Amino acid sequence: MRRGLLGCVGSVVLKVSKPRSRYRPIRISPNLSAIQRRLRGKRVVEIERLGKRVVVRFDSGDRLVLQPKMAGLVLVGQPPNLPHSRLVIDLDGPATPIIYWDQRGLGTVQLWSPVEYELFLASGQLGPDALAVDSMTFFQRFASSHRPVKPALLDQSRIAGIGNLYASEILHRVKINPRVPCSSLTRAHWKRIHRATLDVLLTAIEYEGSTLSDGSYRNALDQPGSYQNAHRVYDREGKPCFRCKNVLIERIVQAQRSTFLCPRCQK
DNA sequence: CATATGTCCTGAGAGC
DNA sequence: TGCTCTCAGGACATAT
Repeated sequence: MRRGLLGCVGSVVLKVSKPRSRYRPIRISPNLSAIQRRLRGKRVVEIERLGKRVVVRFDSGDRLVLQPKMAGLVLVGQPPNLPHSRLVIDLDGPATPIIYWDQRGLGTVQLWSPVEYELFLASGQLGPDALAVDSMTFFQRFASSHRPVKPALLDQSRIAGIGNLYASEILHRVKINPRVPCSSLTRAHWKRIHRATLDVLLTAIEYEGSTLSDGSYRNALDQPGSYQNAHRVYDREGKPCFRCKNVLIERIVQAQRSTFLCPRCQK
């Protein structure tokens, strides 16, 4: 998503609008007119990422923070009146408009002042980014937890950026059972989990994400990603494990979320 | 404090 | 066809 917005850097906001929609409105703060007042005429100076949020920074110092959650997308240069378009930002450059689109409406859009941004960083709601820390940090931030390792990997306040499908993929790569408590894993295990996290996330980013069978995720140009073709366990229930040929991948539920694993190599 | 659970939404697919 | 049920790349508030 961040990469898809890079072409907007340097452009100036002409107009911010909210398409009318038959769906329940998403959470936007402050209200639309305040956002319009603060963004109109401002220049995009940087596109940032904060865990799973995408952040558009303006020359005013304000940041537009998009949190797409399960079914939100950032589109650039697409028709603005698609069903589920939630916010449209017209810019004066070639990469326009920016559209925040959200099928389920679970996502949020916020405009943060520099102070609000600093307060958020200081709040500890978000741990350090998975791609920005070493394996010792993984060890230090997970090993004391008694939770099963897979749900723990999703806890953004420990390490930010690991999502549900990637947690299953990471644990399969390192042959660790998703049910084992974090506290039962050694420093060496956390080294391997850290390594696998980098491998999985960086490759998934390169492949522009995973577009599941429902066509969910799309990039800024509304094109599907291809990391789903590299999944070894996620969404592969009943299919053979690539490592243990005639063993079938299982689906279990942990903390009300699907986990996929090979019952043999992740014993 | 840490961990568990319910909830917010819409839509697709399976099963009857 | 149409109904009901379950599930979905997430993270909050609230309960224990």
